[in-house]
Amino acid sequence: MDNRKRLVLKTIVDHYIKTGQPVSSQTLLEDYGLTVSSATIRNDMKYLEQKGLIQKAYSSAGRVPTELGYRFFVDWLVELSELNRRDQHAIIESYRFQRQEIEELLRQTAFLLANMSGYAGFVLSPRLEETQLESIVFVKLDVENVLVVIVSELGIIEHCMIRSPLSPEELQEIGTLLNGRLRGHRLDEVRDEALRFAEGDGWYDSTLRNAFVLLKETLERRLQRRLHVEGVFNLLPRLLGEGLLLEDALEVFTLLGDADRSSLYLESLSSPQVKVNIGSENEASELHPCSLVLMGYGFSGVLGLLGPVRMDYSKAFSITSYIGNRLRTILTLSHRANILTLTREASGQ
Amino acid sequence: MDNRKRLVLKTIVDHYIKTGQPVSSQTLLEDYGLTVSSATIRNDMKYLEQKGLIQKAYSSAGRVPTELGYRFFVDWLVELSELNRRDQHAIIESYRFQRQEIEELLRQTAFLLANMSGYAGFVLSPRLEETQLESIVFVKLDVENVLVVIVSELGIIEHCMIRSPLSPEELQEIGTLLNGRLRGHRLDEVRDEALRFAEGDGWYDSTLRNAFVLLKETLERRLQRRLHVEGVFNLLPRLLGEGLLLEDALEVFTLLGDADRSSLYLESLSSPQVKVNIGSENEASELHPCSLVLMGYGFSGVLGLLGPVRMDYSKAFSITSYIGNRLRTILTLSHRANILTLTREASGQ
DNA sequence: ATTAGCAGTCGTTTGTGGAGAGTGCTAATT
DNA sequence: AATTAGCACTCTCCACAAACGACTGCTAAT
Repeated sequence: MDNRKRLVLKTIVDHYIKTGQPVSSQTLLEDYGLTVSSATIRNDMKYLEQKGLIQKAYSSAGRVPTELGYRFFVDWLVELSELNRRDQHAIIESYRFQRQEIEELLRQTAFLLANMSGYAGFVLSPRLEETQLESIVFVKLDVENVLVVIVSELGIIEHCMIRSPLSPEELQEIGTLLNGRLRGHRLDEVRDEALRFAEGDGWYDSTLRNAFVLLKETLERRLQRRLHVEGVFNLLPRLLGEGLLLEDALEVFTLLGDADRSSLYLESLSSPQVKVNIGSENEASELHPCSLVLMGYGFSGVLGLLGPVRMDYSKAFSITSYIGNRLRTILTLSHRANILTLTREASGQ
Repeated sequence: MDNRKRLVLKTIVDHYIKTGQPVSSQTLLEDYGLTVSSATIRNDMKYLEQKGLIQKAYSSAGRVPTELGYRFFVDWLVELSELNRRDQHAIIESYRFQRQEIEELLRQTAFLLANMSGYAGFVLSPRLEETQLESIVFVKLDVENVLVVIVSELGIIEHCMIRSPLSPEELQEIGTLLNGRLRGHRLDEVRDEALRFAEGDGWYDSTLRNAFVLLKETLERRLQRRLHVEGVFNLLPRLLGEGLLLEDALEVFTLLGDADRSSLYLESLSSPQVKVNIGSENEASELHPCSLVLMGYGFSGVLGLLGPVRMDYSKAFSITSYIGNRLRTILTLSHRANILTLTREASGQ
């Protein structure tokens, strides 16, 4: 394919992404100053159509990119650029007052993705089962209630309440024992270990056994991956604007609401680089009217954007990439911080 | 207004709620077996129209209730009934595995409301500032992060991460001091007290003052009311089905997303009984295409349903009422309901 | 290889004419 | 005085047709 044909394709995609209107040879000439006649462009268009890169809705309509056309565009023609400074700054700013809680951090990241892009943003939480236990803390609240706090490598916490008559000293002892035994283990191992403790006989009184059951349950619940989605009301009008039926658009959101299914799917696409799935390249048939721009941010976590197939891929790439790297940095830093902490607080409860 | 006219109005509203089609005198006769002629019904309809209770879209169209008509219907004509046993059972079942965190409980309640009704369900969290402090716990997690756990009268655990260089020993000391001093006070008093201490000079050393600042910050953050909304994708197609523009429908969701504004509005409607706001009875203009069915469930919390004006008010009442009372019971039954539940769960399995 | 010119295609818009649903009115009936 | 039958009237909805216009593909010339 010669350069002019590539340029014609690129211009068609650019223009269609911008306006949503089928592109005619005339428009191409007028708006983009090509130095050939409209007839020549029409010939090129015919060639591109034969190659399956563009198509027309009917015989005398302007051209529209096919999914293959978008794919070619994304792979060879799109101009990648860094996110502009203002947006970069806004993102950094919005992370400034970030609290340490990871789910809150992820939720906010999804929010950022959505707001910066105008599409839907999502963040699939990291696989916590792959992270290591930092410590388990028992805190006596009053005569009968004990608070259990679980801290992972990522600084993530989970807590639950149990009733136990054990004294603070006994609790401390148990805490030391558990921490000595489980610290540094993967959280899924910790969960299994908790189950084993709960089922082992003779070692502990029934109250404590209950505590282990509870610990196991809490971990089990917490290890489920969570999918944070924001900006669905950005995406909806765009999908409807593409001529999608409301019914089918809602299917998209139903899928997003099914965290189990979506997680599994997104997980399979994880990669450190920004990737894109265009339309029916998505396995999930509900997503055929959509494109997915995503990247892994570490710890098997995935984030990205969900937009219509007619999506500003260039912008989507730069936003996803910038925010993804930002989040990766934040998580990695807290990771390091916690490892440092570990050595200094060996005696802590 | 004589009985037949009331019956005509009730039947029109019933039928319109069910079908969404304008109701003709013919239909009324055929489907509901009135014992008078269609001409008589037409006369009654004309009377009702003059009273502003029904209207027609154009001169030869069937009748449709006006908002005033719905209001009359709701106040005088609607048949109230208990929620059917199956739904009652489903609701009780779904609360069985309720978790310890109140926000989770509220979220699930909103979910229930939405799913049972087919509309959008919402739960505005209680005014925690009106509940009493049970205890405050500080747990040092690593060099800079401190977990603050606040246990209120409701047995609710609120947790929050803050940053502080204080040592575990200092934290423990401060915790003991604070608990002795503030336990039993309302949470807003606790917050104010904390602020006063933090700003007072000379009395305390900087460590203690820091603690008060931390406490105030945590409380301030946690006392913000939260609005849980579920089932927006139930509501959306219904609103569009009523002929609402997508744009205006999205306005509704934008309002719901603005927790501050919605909370304030919903709060003002709080009452122990089920109430309804029909269409433009809602102050918020975004909600003019919607009806709001709501009730207070205690502690100044509010929950309810948001549906189109053409809403099954009878069903909405029974669902809201049942779930609202259920939640009230759960929250007030014992002030440590959640702990008890978890313990039972843990030992039961 | 490119271009001008033109015929042909097809969606969009606009207009028209029933068919049908439902009302309001009038005069007759109970 | 309330109710009813009958009928004229109103307005929407649908189908069909005609005019319009945007854009292409093809052909012949450059």
